[in-house]
Amino acid sequence: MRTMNPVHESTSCAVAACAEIIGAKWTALLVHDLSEGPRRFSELEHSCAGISPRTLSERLRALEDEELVLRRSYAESPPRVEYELTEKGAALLPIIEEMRRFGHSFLTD
Amino acid sequence: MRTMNPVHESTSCAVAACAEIIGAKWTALLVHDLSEGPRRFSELEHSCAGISPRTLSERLRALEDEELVLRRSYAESPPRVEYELTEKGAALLPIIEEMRRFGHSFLTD
DNA sequence: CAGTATCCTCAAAGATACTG
DNA sequence: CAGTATCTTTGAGGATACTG
Repeated sequence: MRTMNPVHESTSCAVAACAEIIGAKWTALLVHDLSEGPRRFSELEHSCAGISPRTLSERLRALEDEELVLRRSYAESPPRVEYELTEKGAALLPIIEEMRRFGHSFLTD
Repeated sequence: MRTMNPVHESTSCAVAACAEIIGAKWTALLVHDLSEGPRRFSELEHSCAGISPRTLSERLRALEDEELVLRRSYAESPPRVEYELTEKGAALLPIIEEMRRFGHSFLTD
């Protein structure tokens, strides 16, 4: 019988925790977009074709709360806000890259 | 202005396609479990503590339909069924591994 | 531009009971 | 054991209109 050891337990936790973050709709795409540099709200709105402002806002705030994304606001007129990945957030990129790799071969096979 | 070129377009598609698969609840965990070898329905039910049989069944069938998991049924009594990753499914493992890595440091920081 | 405020829908997933 | 059948719920996310 396979016993449930602590190592396996924490491994599952780690995978589950990450899944909760990356699993939310649009998040992987968003992180991928931000990997190319700082982006404005409207730019993200366009690259994630179909996302509603409500959802985009919510997703960005969640990433901000988790300190994966930094919101930079400039006091200009018209207002300019830019979002960028933090170092912590950039740690997600190897996952995105593997997802891209998998997705590509999944779609082309 | 950043133009939307075909390369970026297909890249987004690839990430999105993968996100759709791996983003479903329990799926990442399931694939992770199956990476350790063939597993029976009841084993998966236990390692994914909290999953309902309805959901587990649905998730396995989806993975089967995508040819990421193979269902092997043995004509015994009591009936025995085992699920295992296909080669195509094993291609998801680098993602899971990166997720585990990220999740671990995310949780311990 | 960068969001918020509201309202609404629908599908994902849980709970539970049952069966070949 | 390995599921299916039902029923129900919740909340994620869409649509739209509005604002500092």
